This record gives sequence, structure tokens and C-alpha cells, in this order.
Amino acid sequence: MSETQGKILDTAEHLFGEQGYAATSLRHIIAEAGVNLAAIHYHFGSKEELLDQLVMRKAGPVNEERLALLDHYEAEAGAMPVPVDKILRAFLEPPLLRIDKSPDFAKLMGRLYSEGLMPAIAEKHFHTIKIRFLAAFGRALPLSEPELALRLQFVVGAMAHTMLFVLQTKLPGQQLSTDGAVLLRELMAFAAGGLCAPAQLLENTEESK
Amino acid sequence: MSETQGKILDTAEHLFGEQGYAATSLRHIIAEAGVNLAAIHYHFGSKEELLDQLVMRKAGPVNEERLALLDHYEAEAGAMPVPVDKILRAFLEPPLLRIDKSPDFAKLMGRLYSEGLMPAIAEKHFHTIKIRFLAAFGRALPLSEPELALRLQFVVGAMAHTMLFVLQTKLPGQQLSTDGAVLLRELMAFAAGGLCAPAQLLENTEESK
DNA sequence: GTCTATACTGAGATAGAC
DNA sequence: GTCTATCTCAGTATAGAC
Repeated sequence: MSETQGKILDTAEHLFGEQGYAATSLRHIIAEAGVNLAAIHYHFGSKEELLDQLVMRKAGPVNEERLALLDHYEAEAGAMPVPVDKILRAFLEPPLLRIDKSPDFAKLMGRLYSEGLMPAIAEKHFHTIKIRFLAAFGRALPLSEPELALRLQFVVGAMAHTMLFVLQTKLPGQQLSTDGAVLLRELMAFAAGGLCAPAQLLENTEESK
Repeated sequence: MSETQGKILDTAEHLFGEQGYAATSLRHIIAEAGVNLAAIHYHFGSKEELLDQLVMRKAGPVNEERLALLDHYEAEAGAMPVPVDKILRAFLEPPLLRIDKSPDFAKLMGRLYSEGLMPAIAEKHFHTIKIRFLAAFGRALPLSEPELALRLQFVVGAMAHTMLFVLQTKLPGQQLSTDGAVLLRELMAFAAGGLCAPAQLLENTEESK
């Protein structure tokens, strides 16, 4: 990777996190990075692919850590299902504990889930994650697969929304702690409570087929 | 309100919901609505204010319904706190049951929470809602105010994220029901479980002050 | 009061010189 | 590999027709 590429990626990460993807112009990035406008298109092809590279660079390690934690807990559990709160920890700890170390990353992630860019761009980066965690939760919880998938969406929504809003301390009125450890604890308790709620049947799973 | 205004609002609602705010150009809107470009700026001032009008027009009735339901439940409960699941119903039912009747609205709401436009634009439209529901939950749950506010953010995140993703049936693999009643039931169960989870202390509430 | 035509600025993208 | 020049299209602003 050339020095130009690195400078572009670093600057883009910071600016996308700070102002959002749509609001950040390529011209702003090149000015701050001290490179030429065409360099972005030469190295990345387009603004969208630049974002894609960024997601890969940042989300890659997070997802590897998630899978490693899940592997560890599954080995620990042997033939038994991994307890829900351990699966949740494997899922939530890697992203949330990065809040303190690199707020830029957290903001970027929040923005991405946010600006609706996840469906188009990041689905591929997170596909393995979804499969693995759905399976793990499926063994631990007495829920049908569609119901579980829906609840996992709730968890992801809560996480994404929170990363974005909490970091901006846009919470109404008071100052909320942006301490990643506190957020993790709260979100884990909340998500565990939600996931373990009684099944709501949801019998309409194409049984006619 | 002139006919032109109405056509612009209707078309914008549809296109913003379908493609997102940023991705929808004013020229696309005017082409579909059959009006002139400058008409938008004459009637609304800017693209952003057009969105603001849209939010007001659509979210207004939802929020009135929420407050009316909450009023009803509070009158019913008298001096007692309203049960958590009733507060949740007042909060979630009005938006979620609109999914079936007008998917455009649901998509728009999802997109808004999504594209990060809520902080800037809609905070004002939802301020009263937050105050009232925080107070109601505060009476029903043994949580400190910051902890409660955080958990309510989780609920909002789950709702927003779900409205967006479920409507696009972007869920991994299988088809998920977009039936608002089913979603409502699931989300209520999940949120109730999460809100009623044991308090995680979170004692660092500026006690030094 | 409403709407149209048109021009202005800044965005992302691209071709071709070096 | 890099940069200049340029293209198209976005949101915005204004002058003037009805």
C-alpha cells in the first residue's frame, strides 16, 4: 500500500466518522490528506469503494475477534450450548470496547449502520458473523429461526443506534457516559433480557409450503 | 396548501422512503411530481426544510396517538404506575401498525433515524415524547434516570433499525414477515425483557458534583 | 401569490498529458 | 503513478412571466 493510499484512508476514516459519509466531500478529504483529487479514484475507484475499503480495514479485526471469542466459548462449553450472555459478550464486546480506544471507528460504525450503507456495502463483511451467531443463539434459546433472526436484528439496531447517538452525546438533557465498558454492560443486560423473553409463537413460517 | 405543495410532499415521501434522502435529487422529485424545480424552494425553502415538513406531517399524528394512548393508560392506572408493557404499547403501536397501511411512511421513518438526520431535524418533533415516556417508565421501573434513558435508546434503536431492514426484507436468507402486528408483538416482548432486566448500577452519575 | 426559465457553485467522476 | 482540465449532475438562488 502506497503512502498516498494510507493517508487517504486515515483522513477519510476521521472525516466520515466526524461528519458522516454523505456530508464529507472527496475534496475535503484530499485537502486534509494533502493529495490530489484523482488519486482517490486511481487508488479506490470511487467514493463508495473507498468506504468499502475502510469498512474492511476496520471491521475485519472486530469480526475476527468476535469469532475467536465465540470459538473459545464453544470449546469451553463442549457439547453444551454456550450460555446466552457469553454469546452476547462475544458479539458485543469487540465493537463496544473500541469506543474508548478509537472513537473514530465507533462513530464510523454507527454512521454506517446508520446512513443505510450497511445493506449495500457491508452485508458481505458481516455475513459469516450472522451465520455463526445465529447458530450459537439457536442452540441456546428455544426460539424458531425467524423469531431469533428478528430479535438479533433488534440487538444490532440497539447497538448501532447507541454507538451513533451516545458518541454525539445527543441524549436529551443529561450527559451520558461514553465509557465503552458501561455501555457494554448495559447493552448486554438489555439484550439478554430481550432475547430470553418468552417466544411469541410467530407460527406463520410458511407452514403451507 | 396548494396542489403543487401536496404533489411535492407526496412524491418526496415516496422517493425518500424508497431511495433515502441523500440519494433522492430534487430534480427526480419534480420530474415525478410534474412541477418546476423552483417550486420546491418557493414552497419549502430547501431540501432539508422539505424533509422537515414531511416529518412533521407524518410523525405528528403518530406522536399524538402515542400521547393519547399514554394518557389513557395513565388515567386507567390512577395513582399506580402504568405497567411497562402498556407504556411500551403506547410507544410502539402507533408507528408499527402503520407499516401495513403505509409502507412509505415506515420506510421514511426508518431512513430518518437511519441517515443520521434525526438529531438535526426531528429532535424537536420528538422531545415531548421522550419526556413523557421517560417519566412513565421511571415510575414503573427501578432504574436511575441515565440508565433508563440509555435503555430507551436501545428500544428506539431496535425499532428504527427494524423498520428499515425488515421492510427491505434484507434479512439474511429467509423471508421475514413484514406484518406490523407480528413485529409489534415481537418488539414489545423483546423491549419489555430488556427494560425489566436487573439494574447494572451505573453509579457514576456525577455524584462528585 | 405562484410558478417558470435560467444561471451559479460545488459535488463525484473521467480522459489524457506528464 | 500522478496531476490538470473538464464533464455531468447535484442543491441553490434570482429575475421575471402569469
